[in-house]
Amino acid sequence: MELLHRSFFARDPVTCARELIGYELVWNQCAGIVVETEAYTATNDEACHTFFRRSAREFIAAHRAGDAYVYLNYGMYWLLNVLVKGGAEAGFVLLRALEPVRGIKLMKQRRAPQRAPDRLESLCSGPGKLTIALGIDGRDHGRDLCSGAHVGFRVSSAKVQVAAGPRIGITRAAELRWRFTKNGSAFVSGVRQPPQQTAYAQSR
DNA sequence: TCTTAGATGTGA
DNA sequence: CACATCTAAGAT
Repeated sequence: MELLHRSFFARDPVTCARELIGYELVWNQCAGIVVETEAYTATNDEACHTFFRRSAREFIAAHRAGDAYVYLNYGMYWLLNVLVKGGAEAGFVLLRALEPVRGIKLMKQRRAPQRAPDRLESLCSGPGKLTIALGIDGRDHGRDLCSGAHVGFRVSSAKVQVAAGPRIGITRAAELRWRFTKNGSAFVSGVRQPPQQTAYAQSR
Protein backbone atom coordinates (compact mmCIF):
# COMPACT_ATOMS: atom_id res chain seq x y z
CA MET A 1 0.00 0.00 0.00
CA GLU A 2 1.49 3.29 -1.08
CA LEU A 3 0.72 5.74 1.69
CA LEU A 4 0.68 9.48 1.68
CA HIS A 5 4.06 10.62 2.99
CA ARG A 6 4.37 12.49 6.26
CA SER A 7 5.70 15.54 4.44
CA PHE A 8 2.22 15.98 2.99
CA PHE A 9 1.12 17.11 6.46
CA ALA A 10 4.12 19.40 6.99
CA ARG A 11 2.41 22.32 5.29
CA ASP A 12 -0.35 24.65 6.37
CA PRO A 13 -3.66 23.04 7.43
CA VAL A 14 -5.80 24.79 4.83
CA THR A 15 -3.69 23.49 1.96
CA CYS A 16 -3.63 20.00 3.48
CA ALA A 17 -7.41 19.95 3.97
CA ARG A 18 -8.00 21.00 0.36
CA GLU A 19 -5.51 18.61 -1.19
CA LEU A 20 -6.64 15.65 0.88
CA ILE A 21 -9.88 15.57 -1.13
CA GLY A 22 -9.74 12.66 -3.57
CA TYR A 23 -7.28 10.52 -1.66
CA GLU A 24 -8.42 7.24 -0.20
CA LEU A 25 -8.58 6.74 3.55
CA VAL A 26 -7.71 3.13 4.33
CA TRP A 27 -8.66 1.72 7.72
CA ASN A 28 -7.92 -1.99 8.04
CA GLN A 29 -10.39 -3.84 5.81
CA CYS A 30 -12.35 -0.68 5.01
CA ALA A 31 -11.61 2.23 2.72
CA GLY A 32 -13.28 5.32 1.30
CA ILE A 33 -12.47 8.31 -0.84
CA VAL A 34 -12.11 11.52 1.15
CA VAL A 35 -14.87 13.81 -0.13
CA GLU A 36 -15.14 16.35 2.70
CA THR A 37 -12.64 17.97 5.08
CA GLU A 38 -12.28 21.05 7.24
CA ALA A 39 -9.15 22.94 8.29
CA TYR A 40 -8.47 24.23 11.80
CA THR A 41 -5.41 26.30 12.61
CA ALA A 42 -3.63 26.34 15.95
CA THR A 43 -3.46 30.12 16.03
CA ASN A 44 -6.05 32.79 15.22
CA ASP A 45 -8.84 30.21 14.97
CA GLU A 46 -11.40 30.35 17.77
CA ALA A 47 -13.04 27.14 16.58
CA CYS A 48 -9.86 25.12 17.00
CA HIS A 49 -9.39 23.09 20.16
CA THR A 50 -6.08 24.82 20.75
CA PHE A 51 -7.96 28.03 21.47
CA PHE A 52 -9.41 26.71 24.74
CA ARG A 53 -7.75 23.37 25.39
CA ARG A 54 -4.31 23.10 26.80
CA SER A 55 -4.35 19.39 25.99
CA ALA A 56 -4.70 20.17 22.28
CA ARG A 57 -1.69 22.48 22.35
CA GLU A 58 0.29 19.84 24.21
CA PHE A 59 -0.76 17.24 21.65
CA ILE A 60 0.66 19.34 18.83
CA ALA A 61 3.92 19.77 20.68
CA ALA A 62 4.25 16.08 21.51
CA HIS A 63 3.21 14.48 18.22
CA ARG A 64 4.35 14.37 14.64
CA ALA A 65 2.62 15.60 11.51
CA GLY A 66 0.33 12.88 10.21
CA ASP A 67 -0.65 11.56 13.64
CA ALA A 68 -4.35 11.12 14.42
CA TYR A 69 -6.07 13.53 16.79
CA VAL A 70 -9.23 11.74 17.91
CA TYR A 71 -11.68 13.09 20.45
CA LEU A 72 -15.19 12.52 21.72
CA ASN A 73 -17.76 15.09 20.70
CA TYR A 74 -21.16 15.66 22.29
CA GLY A 75 -20.43 12.75 24.58
CA MET A 76 -21.09 10.16 21.91
CA TYR A 77 -19.22 10.63 18.64
CA TRP A 78 -15.52 10.16 17.97
CA LEU A 79 -14.13 12.62 15.45
CA LEU A 80 -10.99 11.98 13.41
CA ASN A 81 -8.45 14.70 12.71
CA VAL A 82 -4.95 14.60 11.24
CA LEU A 83 -2.25 16.67 12.89
CA VAL A 84 -0.61 19.18 10.57
CA LYS A 85 2.66 20.82 11.59
CA GLY A 86 6.00 21.81 10.16
CA GLY A 87 4.73 24.43 7.74
CA ALA A 88 3.94 28.07 8.29
CA GLU A 89 1.21 27.17 10.77
CA ALA A 90 0.16 24.05 12.68
CA GLY A 91 -3.38 22.77 13.03
CA PHE A 92 -5.74 19.94 12.19
CA VAL A 93 -7.66 18.52 9.26
CA LEU A 94 -11.07 17.14 10.26
CA LEU A 95 -12.26 14.19 8.18
CA ARG A 96 -15.96 14.86 7.57
CA ALA A 97 -17.16 12.44 4.87
CA LEU A 98 -16.08 9.48 2.76
CA GLU A 99 -17.30 7.80 -0.36
CA PRO A 100 -17.16 4.13 0.67
CA VAL A 101 -15.17 1.87 -1.65
CA ARG A 102 -14.17 -1.20 0.37
CA GLY A 103 -15.48 -3.09 3.39
CA ILE A 104 -18.95 -1.71 2.84
CA LYS A 105 -20.64 -4.71 4.41
CA LEU A 106 -18.61 -4.31 7.59
CA MET A 107 -19.23 -0.56 7.69
CA LYS A 108 -22.96 -1.11 7.41
CA GLN A 109 -22.81 -3.62 10.26
CA ARG A 110 -21.04 -1.12 12.49
CA ARG A 111 -23.58 1.58 11.67
CA ALA A 112 -26.57 -0.71 12.04
CA PRO A 113 -27.08 -0.09 15.78
CA GLN A 114 -27.82 3.52 14.85
CA ARG A 115 -30.68 2.30 12.70
CA ALA A 116 -29.03 4.12 9.85
CA PRO A 117 -30.69 4.07 6.42
CA ASP A 118 -29.20 1.60 3.99
CA ARG A 119 -28.23 4.24 1.45
CA LEU A 120 -24.56 4.13 0.49
CA GLU A 121 -24.54 7.92 0.22
CA SER A 122 -25.30 8.33 3.92
CA LEU A 123 -23.01 5.60 5.23
CA CYS A 124 -20.06 7.94 5.91
CA SER A 125 -21.63 11.36 5.25
CA GLY A 126 -20.55 13.04 8.47
CA PRO A 127 -17.60 13.12 10.88
CA GLY A 128 -19.39 11.01 13.50
CA LYS A 129 -20.72 8.56 10.95
CA LEU A 130 -17.41 7.77 9.32
CA THR A 131 -15.66 6.98 12.60
CA ILE A 132 -18.44 4.56 13.52
CA ALA A 133 -18.27 2.94 10.07
CA LEU A 134 -14.49 2.54 10.25
CA GLY A 135 -14.43 1.49 13.90
CA ILE A 136 -12.39 4.49 15.04
CA ASP A 137 -12.41 5.48 18.71
CA GLY A 138 -10.24 6.94 21.47
CA ARG A 139 -7.73 4.13 21.18
CA ASP A 140 -6.68 5.62 17.84
CA HIS A 141 -5.80 8.96 19.42
CA GLY A 142 -2.18 9.74 18.62
CA ARG A 143 -1.89 6.95 16.08
CA ASP A 144 0.65 7.30 13.29
CA LEU A 145 -1.21 7.46 9.98
CA CYS A 146 1.84 7.65 7.76
CA SER A 147 3.80 4.46 8.33
CA GLY A 148 1.42 1.75 9.50
CA ALA A 149 0.62 -1.19 7.29
CA HIS A 150 -3.14 -1.13 7.76
CA VAL A 151 -4.10 2.49 8.24
CA GLY A 152 -3.42 5.65 6.27
CA PHE A 153 -4.10 7.66 3.15
CA ARG A 154 -3.61 5.84 -0.12
CA VAL A 155 -2.20 7.74 -3.04
CA SER A 156 -4.71 8.17 -5.82
CA SER A 157 -4.19 8.90 -9.47
CA ALA A 158 -7.64 10.37 -9.94
CA LYS A 159 -8.10 14.02 -10.73
CA VAL A 160 -10.75 15.82 -8.72
CA GLN A 161 -12.59 19.13 -8.61
CA VAL A 162 -12.72 20.69 -5.16
CA ALA A 163 -15.24 23.19 -3.83
CA ALA A 164 -14.62 25.48 -0.85
CA GLY A 165 -17.18 26.88 1.56
CA PRO A 166 -17.71 27.91 5.19
CA ARG A 167 -17.19 25.35 7.94
CA ILE A 168 -20.36 23.95 9.41
CA GLY A 169 -21.50 22.84 12.84
CA ILE A 170 -19.48 25.50 14.66
CA THR A 171 -20.35 28.78 16.32
CA ARG A 172 -17.09 30.72 16.35
CA ALA A 173 -15.08 31.77 13.30
CA ALA A 174 -17.80 30.32 11.08
CA GLU A 175 -17.06 32.80 8.32
CA LEU A 176 -13.82 31.16 7.28
CA ARG A 177 -14.26 29.16 4.08
CA TRP A 178 -12.19 26.23 5.23
CA ARG A 179 -14.58 23.43 4.38
CA PHE A 180 -13.61 21.49 1.28
CA THR A 181 -15.66 18.99 -0.68
CA LYS A 182 -15.30 16.91 -3.78
CA ASN A 183 -17.32 18.96 -6.21
CA GLY A 184 -20.81 17.55 -6.80
CA SER A 185 -20.31 14.52 -4.55
CA ALA A 186 -23.48 12.90 -3.20
CA PHE A 187 -21.52 11.52 -0.23
CA VAL A 188 -20.86 14.77 1.66
CA SER A 189 -22.59 15.80 4.88
CA GLY A 190 -25.11 18.60 5.23
CA VAL A 191 -27.05 17.62 2.15
CA ARG A 192 -29.51 20.38 2.91
CA GLN A 193 -27.00 22.97 1.79
CA PRO A 194 -24.34 21.47 -0.46
CA PRO A 195 -21.46 23.84 -1.17
CA GLN A 196 -22.07 25.73 -4.39
CA GLN A 197 -18.95 27.83 -4.32
CA THR A 198 -16.43 28.22 -7.06
CA ALA A 199 -14.77 24.95 -7.84
CA TYR A 200 -11.28 24.56 -9.21
CA ALA A 201 -9.26 21.71 -10.60
CA GLN A 202 -6.80 19.84 -8.43
CA SER A 203 -4.13 17.81 -10.09
CA ARG A 204 -2.64 14.67 -8.70
C1' DT B 1 -38.75 19.93 3.46
C1' DC B 2 -37.79 22.01 7.63
C1' DT B 3 -37.12 22.55 12.83
C1' DT B 4 -36.81 20.42 17.33
C1' DA B 5 -35.48 17.51 21.24
C1' DG B 6 -32.84 14.13 23.37
C1' DA B 7 -28.98 10.98 24.09
C1' DT B 8 -24.34 11.61 26.22
C1' DG B 9 -18.89 12.39 28.16
C1' DT B 10 -15.32 15.56 28.85
C1' DG B 11 -12.21 19.62 29.33
C1' DA B 12 -11.81 24.09 31.45
C1' DC C 1 -21.69 24.37 30.77
C1' DA C 2 -20.38 24.49 25.93
C1' DC C 3 -19.53 21.32 22.39
C1' DA C 4 -16.16 20.39 15.03
C1' DT C 5 -23.16 15.18 16.05
C1' DC C 6 -26.98 12.32 14.63
C1' DT C 7 -31.62 10.56 14.31
C1' DA C 8 -36.55 10.35 15.00
C1' DA C 9 -40.52 12.80 15.37
C1' DG C 10 -43.56 16.48 14.59
C1' DA C 11 -44.87 20.72 12.07
C1' DT C 12 -45.42 22.91 7.66
